[in-house]
Amino acid sequence: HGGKMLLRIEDTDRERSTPDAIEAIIDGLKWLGLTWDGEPIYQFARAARHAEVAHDLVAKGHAYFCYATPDELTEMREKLKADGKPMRYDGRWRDRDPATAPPGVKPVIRLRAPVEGETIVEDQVQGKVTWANKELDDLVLLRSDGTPTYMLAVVVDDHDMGVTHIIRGDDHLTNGARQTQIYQACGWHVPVMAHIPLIHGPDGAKLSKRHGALGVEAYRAMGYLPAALRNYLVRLGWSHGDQEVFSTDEMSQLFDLKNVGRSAARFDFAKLSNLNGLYMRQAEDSALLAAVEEMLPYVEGGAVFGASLDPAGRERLLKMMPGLKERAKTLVELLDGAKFLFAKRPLALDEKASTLLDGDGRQRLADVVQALEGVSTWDVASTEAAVRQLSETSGAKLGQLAQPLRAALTGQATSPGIFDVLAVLGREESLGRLKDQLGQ
RNA sequence: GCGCCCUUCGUCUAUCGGUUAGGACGACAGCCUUUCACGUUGUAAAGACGGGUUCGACUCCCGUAGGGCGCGCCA
Repeated sequence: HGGKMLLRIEDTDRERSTPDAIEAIIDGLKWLGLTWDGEPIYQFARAARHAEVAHDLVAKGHAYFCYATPDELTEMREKLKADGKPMRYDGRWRDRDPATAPPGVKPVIRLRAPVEGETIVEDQVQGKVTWANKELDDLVLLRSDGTPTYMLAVVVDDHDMGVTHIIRGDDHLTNGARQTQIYQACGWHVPVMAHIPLIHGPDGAKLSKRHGALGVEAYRAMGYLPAALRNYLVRLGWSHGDQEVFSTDEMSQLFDLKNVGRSAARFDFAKLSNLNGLYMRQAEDSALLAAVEEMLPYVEGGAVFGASLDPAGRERLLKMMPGLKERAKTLVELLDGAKFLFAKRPLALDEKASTLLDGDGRQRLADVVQALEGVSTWDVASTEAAVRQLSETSGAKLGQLAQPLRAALTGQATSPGIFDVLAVLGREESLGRLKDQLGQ
């Protein structure tokens, strides 16, 4: 809608809202590249204003003091549940004279919600959704300690901040109705609402920590690029014809509520990885290097590289990047594929690499070393020419020469193009690694 | 239990009553090839079920089943 995005930290629950939790949210948004306008607003700082509105509603008869204790309410709910009745506050203080209040109990303030008629949310995604008012009970606006509940604080702040569009998960749809009642009690204009579908875990159940899908920082640690994650996420519940790939500018331009669906989506790591691979292949080598270095501290186990790369390692990684990036779907995979660049001589071979250097392979490697030693200019073209010539003169297929070479050079059976590897490693290191395996 | 919402290939989705139901990921097969990838070509794969309305329904209506969300002095 070309509007502003404001960031508000809803910290009215003083126990749960810790500095760490807030920092995680802000870091996560920044990393993801979802930036907001102006400074974050901390909701609890506005508690006095919220209390003022609550008391004003009491004065106008739209709210009332309720002296029921938490224990009393728990008992009430258990009884309602046991009787198979709807679990709603029964309004026991709605029309009772506060003069009859038990001594020593601090009251909460509850909304005097309408009991007849209906409350309607004209939702931009869900359509017109209607509740019979008798289904909605009198929610708490102000706690007994005088602090506001989320329900009150959100309405007051949205109103005071001039919020025009409320776009949130559809787990808030019922809250949309309850908040509409608060707006009406206050005599305020109700903002446009849009309740978008939720994202479920791969198994179809609600996305939760138990299903391995955590906060944004987890995706960072798994080696996903912010641009890829944004692209993946925007296509969950929203579409633009058959288009799958969107730049950030493009999605800002094209996104619309009209094309948001109403059913929940399952999170599919395979598709995220595919998109991430796409973005990695398109990325500048230097940008990828920067992304890898930025991710290093967040990777599990701190990786084998420590928290940072030394200048020489950084240079090798950068040179190898073209061959590395098209073989990885995440930065973690990329790093894994780059391990051989940082390995110390003599290299340890994995099982497949060992097999490649058995018998014939070992002999061919010796031939290859001899051919390479004759190369004067150590680059991709010259080393490749030397090995290809050897292939022709010896009758060995290129693969029969390249695979032992790869095994000795990288310790693995798979790697980027082997002549690229030779070039990046350089003459001295390459020949050293090869001779290590020949026992020379 | 009560209320609200949802239901097209395994997954994300297109379809504004008339299509051989399209695309993407994944899977499988071929090609390319020094490995693995990348790239490329192709194949399999869907309207939950039952009733209506209509000349005609994936599309509109009702019901059933399944799933989700909500029902806190949490947000």
